[in-house]
Amino acid sequence: MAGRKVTLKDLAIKAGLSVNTISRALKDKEDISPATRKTIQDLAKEMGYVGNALAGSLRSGLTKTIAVIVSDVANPHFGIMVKDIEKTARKHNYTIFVINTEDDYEMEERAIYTAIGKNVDAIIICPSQRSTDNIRFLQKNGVPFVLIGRRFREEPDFDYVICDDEKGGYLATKHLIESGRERVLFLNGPGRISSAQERLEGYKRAHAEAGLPIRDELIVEVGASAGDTRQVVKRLIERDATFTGIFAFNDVIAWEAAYVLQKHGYRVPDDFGVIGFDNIQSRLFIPFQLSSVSPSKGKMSKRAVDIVLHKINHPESKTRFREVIDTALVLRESTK
Amino acid sequence: MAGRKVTLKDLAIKAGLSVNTISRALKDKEDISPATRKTIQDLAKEMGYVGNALAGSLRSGLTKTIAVIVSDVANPHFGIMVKDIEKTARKHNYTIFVINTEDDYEMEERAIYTAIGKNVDAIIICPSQRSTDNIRFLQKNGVPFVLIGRRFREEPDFDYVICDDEKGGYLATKHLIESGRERVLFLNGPGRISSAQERLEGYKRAHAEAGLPIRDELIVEVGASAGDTRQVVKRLIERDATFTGIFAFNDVIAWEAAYVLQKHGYRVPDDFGVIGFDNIQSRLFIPFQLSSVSPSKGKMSKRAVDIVLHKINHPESKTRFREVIDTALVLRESTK
DNA sequence: TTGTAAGCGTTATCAA
DNA sequence: TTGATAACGCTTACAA
Repeated sequence: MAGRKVTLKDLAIKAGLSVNTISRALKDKEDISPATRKTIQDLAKEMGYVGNALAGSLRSGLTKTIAVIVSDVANPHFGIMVKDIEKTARKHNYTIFVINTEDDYEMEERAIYTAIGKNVDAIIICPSQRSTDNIRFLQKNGVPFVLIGRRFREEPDFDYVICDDEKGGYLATKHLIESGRERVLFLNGPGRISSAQERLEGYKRAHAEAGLPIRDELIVEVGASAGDTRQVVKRLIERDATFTGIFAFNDVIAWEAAYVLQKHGYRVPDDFGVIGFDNIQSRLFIPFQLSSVSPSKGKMSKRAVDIVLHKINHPESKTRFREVIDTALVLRESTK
Repeated sequence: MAGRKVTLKDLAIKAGLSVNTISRALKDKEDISPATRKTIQDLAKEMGYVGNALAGSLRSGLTKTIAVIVSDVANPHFGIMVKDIEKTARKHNYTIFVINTEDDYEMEERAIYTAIGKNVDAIIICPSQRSTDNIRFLQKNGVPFVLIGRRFREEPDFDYVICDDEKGGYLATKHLIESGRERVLFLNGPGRISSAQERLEGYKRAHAEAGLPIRDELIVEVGASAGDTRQVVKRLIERDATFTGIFAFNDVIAWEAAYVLQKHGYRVPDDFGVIGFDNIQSRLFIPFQLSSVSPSKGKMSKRAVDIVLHKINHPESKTRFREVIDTALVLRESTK
């Protein structure tokens, strides 16, 4: 029933031909007689032969594999991106490894190590940004890579695809202010992350433009892990919230904030206007109409794959990829 | 800057030793002088050596890799399971490939082919169930595998881990009926899928128990793809809905149904009680309190990994794994 | 303690 | 048109 994997050698013995002949017949090479070819291909199908890509990879040095290293595929934002990446990669006959880091530095290190060890042809990574060492190590190893969603501004050599975080932060904050919510709570992500920094810059620009002061107590960092936001928001609203607008680093945080507000009897948008980031709702129809900044996840994912493919196929190319994809604000009920 | 990958040979030349000595020194084998070992390990670190797992795999026949084949990682249900699987696998030093099939049969075939070609040690698959051929092919190839979330009841040889779908369907329907919603619309998944069949059985049992007739027009299949549900629900409510309860095959469909209801000015739970399946809310705090059947995603994922690991480590074992994990109904606002 | 040789399954090269 | 041989990077068995 369950058998060993069939190899070229097995076919060769069965067919009374050399391993080499079998190989070329299956690869549809020119110099093989049509009859032999047919015999061999039929035999291969009959015996359920599936080539051992590993062995081929060992020779060619290419595995047709891309590693995707993200903090958490369970976050729909990453789930969607991973799906898009996989889809694009598959079109080019690439398979993807998915490794979660939970934004932990050591796990990121191991992820990179594993990916290199498995000889992936390239790596698409959303870096934890606790330091540049991991990425530098990647670079030293000569594995083509591109950062997605985050960048190191002081490292011009690390290629990236991000969205316009500053603009996103600006648009969201501006809208909240203009809709009469002058005090905007910013539930931001960890400060070491470039997208958090840049969204904050946008938040500040919107305040400056409106002639409003920045209130430090309204800028709060929440951990990326689910559950953390609940504590923070609960604490804030329990001691008389002075804010009426909330801008969250991402949709998951925004949902969680709205969840707590609901639990406490507040209504969105009547009591609090809420805007998220990632626009997950573009792909998942959730019955909570959350306004959100759309980062063009699809475009980012596709570009990331295109970039690493370019690097794989043009190892000598010195082209630098620093791409900032436009963002837009999508308004829904949560800020009506 | 960017260099070629460092091999054992490179280290050997640099150190003036044989490849073999380098290999054993790095593996901390006994028969090597402490001094040599230290020199070599330092050198390896300095040169950024990362072993080529591929080459080793070719010899050992093991890749420390598991393929996870699901319909769609962008569905948080699968996103969460993939995350859990990855986490458990990582603990045992396994890396996972993720391949999406979009429940398409040909894509599933290619996914399996790819996985086998890449010599994965095992496969965890949520089968599209359009036929058994793909899985049979898997079996013929001798790759350890386990089905997750779906099963072939007529194929006792295909091991699986599923949740108690019948019970889930029963509990959900029963609750809707008992809370005064005697006409329950069942937005079911494709009928070829075992979980859809079994949830339907539960739906019927609840009706039988309550002495209510089954109305065929209240059992509707919706495609798994996002957007499909919208059309269906829209059509149904536009021509005077006779139902007041909705039980959906999964949370994504339930959300989408609630989304449409909201758009049409209906309220949940006042006008319609809604129950989903998957209990995504246990991991993602969404400000729409959806009642849902909890399938213990975490347990299922963990068991799936344990099972394939068992199969990898005990190739001769004849143990059959047919696991049905208990389900529970989690009540929230959507059925208050 | 270290080195040599063979082999994992495939493909590229060259010879027959 | 086909076959023999070497090579990819590593590990295992055995010899030095």
